[in-house]
Amino acid sequence: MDIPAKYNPGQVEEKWYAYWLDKGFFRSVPDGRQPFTIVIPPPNVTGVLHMGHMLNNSIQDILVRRARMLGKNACWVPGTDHASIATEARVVAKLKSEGIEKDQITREQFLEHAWEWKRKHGGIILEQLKKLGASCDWDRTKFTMDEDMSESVIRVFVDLYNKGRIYRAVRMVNWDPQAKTAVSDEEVNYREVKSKLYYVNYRISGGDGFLTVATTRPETILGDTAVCINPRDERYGHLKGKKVVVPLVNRIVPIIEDEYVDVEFGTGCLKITPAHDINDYEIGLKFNLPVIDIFNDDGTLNSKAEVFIGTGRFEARELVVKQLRREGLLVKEEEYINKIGYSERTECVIEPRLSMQWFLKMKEMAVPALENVLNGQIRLLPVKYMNTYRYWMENIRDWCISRQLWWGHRIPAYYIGETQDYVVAPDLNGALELAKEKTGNKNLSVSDLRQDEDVLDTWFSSWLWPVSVFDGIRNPGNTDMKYYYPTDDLITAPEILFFWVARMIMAGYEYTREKPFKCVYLTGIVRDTQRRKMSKSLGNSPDPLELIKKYSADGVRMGMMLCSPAGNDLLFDESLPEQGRNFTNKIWNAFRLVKSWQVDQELETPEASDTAMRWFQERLKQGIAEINDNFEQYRISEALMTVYKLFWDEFASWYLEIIKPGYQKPMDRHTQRATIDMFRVLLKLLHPFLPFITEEIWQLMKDQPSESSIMFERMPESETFDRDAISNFERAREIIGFIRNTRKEKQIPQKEKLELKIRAAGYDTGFDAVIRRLGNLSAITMTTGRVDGAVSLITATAEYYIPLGDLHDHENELQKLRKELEYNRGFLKSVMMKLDNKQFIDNAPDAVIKKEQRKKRDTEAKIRSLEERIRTMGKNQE
RNA sequence: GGGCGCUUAGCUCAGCUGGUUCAGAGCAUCUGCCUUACAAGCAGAGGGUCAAUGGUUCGAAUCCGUUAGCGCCCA
Repeated sequence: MDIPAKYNPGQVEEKWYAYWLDKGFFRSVPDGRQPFTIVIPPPNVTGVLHMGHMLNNSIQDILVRRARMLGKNACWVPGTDHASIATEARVVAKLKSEGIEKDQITREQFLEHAWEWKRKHGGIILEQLKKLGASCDWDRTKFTMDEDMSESVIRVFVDLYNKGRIYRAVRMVNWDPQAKTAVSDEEVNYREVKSKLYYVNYRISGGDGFLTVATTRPETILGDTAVCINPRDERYGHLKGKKVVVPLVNRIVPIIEDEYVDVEFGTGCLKITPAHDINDYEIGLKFNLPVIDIFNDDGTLNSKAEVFIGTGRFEARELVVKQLRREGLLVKEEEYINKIGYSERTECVIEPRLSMQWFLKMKEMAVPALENVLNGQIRLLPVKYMNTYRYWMENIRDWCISRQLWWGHRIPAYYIGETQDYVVAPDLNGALELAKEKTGNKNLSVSDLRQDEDVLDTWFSSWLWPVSVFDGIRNPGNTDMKYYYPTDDLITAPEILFFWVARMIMAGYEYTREKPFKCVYLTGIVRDTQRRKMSKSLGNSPDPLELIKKYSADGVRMGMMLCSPAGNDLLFDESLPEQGRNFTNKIWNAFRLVKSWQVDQELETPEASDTAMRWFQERLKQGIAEINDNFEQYRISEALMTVYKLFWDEFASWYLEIIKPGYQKPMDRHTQRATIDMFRVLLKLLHPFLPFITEEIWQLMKDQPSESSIMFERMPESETFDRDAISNFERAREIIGFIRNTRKEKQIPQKEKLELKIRAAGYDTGFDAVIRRLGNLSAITMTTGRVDGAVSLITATAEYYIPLGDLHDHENELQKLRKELEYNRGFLKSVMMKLDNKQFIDNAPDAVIKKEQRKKRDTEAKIRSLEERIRTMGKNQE
């Protein structure tokens, strides 16, 4: 078989993914094995794969594949969420491009378009995940608006309503005037913006003089219903109890006093607009002020504003300022930097606004959700997030669950006739029964009922995700629920710890009396090398599919994992997947080497190979133990680094170099077998990270064709290993390093054979064959006398010499030895300082003292050898 | 303004309950090599007052106090 020198992943990856799918290898059904379950954080159905998904899903796939290889029944449930605001915005935009306005069509027509859009574009992101190698059970793919999923959401709403947890209330909400809906606090991004602070004069009613108020939003003057001063502020003492005239609209409003006002800020005098500022609203409640809402849904002024009716907020601001200036009421303008909220979905400036919304009481549900994280029932990784989590949960506020949109789960509340009186039921018929009961009017019909126009917040469906994907809301205790739930790990971004993770925990305990998952692994955020978040508008996000094309899925997966310890931001640049690709190429070439060997059945195993095998077997065990330990602590990138070094540095650079036969020479049967076995173990360790190349090589290595996959092989388990075998090999490495350095320094080509002389008592010859091979030595000989014309390596237990003949530089060698001696004397001094210190001897643990004593002995021995060597070299000179 | 966290090599990070020659890893850099598995490579090398400062201790990157800078959450 002809195997190319460069690994070509394109075809390989496509081939094996198709094979896995075809064989149904990702499918999971309950059986006698231990389950391992992950539910995917459902990506937004409008979305395409971005770097965050790549990271997140790489981690999930690594955990799932590893679990599968640990013999567990691994189930990774994929799916998408319906993303009310984002999807609706997309569909509205699409319709607009076709000349259709949303308000010209009915809700039903709009939803038809939306579903059509979903059918067409909704699966893109899941298809992209397949390119990454995601081993999801695709038969279980869910969408938050699937019929069963929707039914679960509605049931939960009705249930919570019946429990008295859901209520309607007027609240100040974050209004997105573009999407024309309320958004949650978490969906508002605050950014510092240069704006202006306007100083405006309000005439004092029934008298002379003015009161100057500072505001960043002069247009809201039209909704002012008071002016507020601090009662301790002496400047305004004379104004207590008076009234002022609101500019432009000439409304007469009271001057009120409240500690809330910051005396230092602006003029120390605050205008109060209860309808358009959350703090003003609170003050309004306290002082019983009227509320004048001057805006329409879309942020234009309504008739209550009295002037500039119909103009937008920002235009109105300019008009108001102009008018104030004209009337001489504008005292001055100052540059001012303040924080302004923007909608995460539409990037539109958020307008605080009073509106009637549906709320869910959170206090009760927060109790078990907090308790079970604090007591470790649910692990949060990294643990630093526990603080944040606790803070949130202890200060939790009710959740505004209604959204003024069409795409989503419509709130199952039905108003009776033209009243605001309503009933809540899963469907219209149920509602009718309740309505009849409630009103006592047996003649009511479905036409007397109007369903609430709003839909539920998307999170109100995704908070059920780990339960509802197994149909646990509608059929509690069904087979899947019993088997897969609670799920094992949840992998997600810290940004949504509160509005998704915390809520899933609440829903989990509410509806299953159980945690939804055992461990939450919070990934970092993918940023560019300048620490900027990757975003479309910045254009700093690479296209993941292009990356895969360029560096292979394996390479990209590895690149994502390489430097992303949990919770730390990942500064992405293309050198990472490149490193991943280089590694796959290394694996490929190691395979090519092993594959190329011709086996000679008669050949005996060379001593060097035998030694190397015994060493690497132990080294492999050590690596396995480290990797397993890393996984237990969810140190996934460290596990990868461990296997990376194990393969590259230990296996390829050392082991293979020792055992590989000379050019076109055959290999003995035993070494070849053992090497392939060890290679296979390495492939298994690598498979969760690099599923494609490991499968390819695994299959190419098979003796006989069979319909299997490396993904079902058992992951090697930790076992005890021989530490001495490993540390002895380190000594051999040290000697080889000495030989290589000597060659380099003296420019002696590798092909030229050298001789090694050793002076030592009780020298272990176990690695001589290896040293001879890698050092290209003609001989290793023991000596008791002095060696002339040689460079030396002097250790505590032995002296190594390489005779150099003419190449030997006597002075240079002597200088090196003196330097070495000096260093060791200094080192001995520092050790002696400890050992001579009575308090150290009295206080330090025995083990530490013993170590210091050992250091002393070793260093003394080394110093003796060095001194002797220097002395004899000196004589030689004479 | 309040709370939490971070600061270790040029970059990204390990370093658990103080004690192995403890100052590490990967990448990057530099030097020498196209040595028939691999230049997507091989063999080597350099690089850090562990943010600053004071303390506890026989002993501090590690524990405590203060300061500075940065980040996150909340107001």
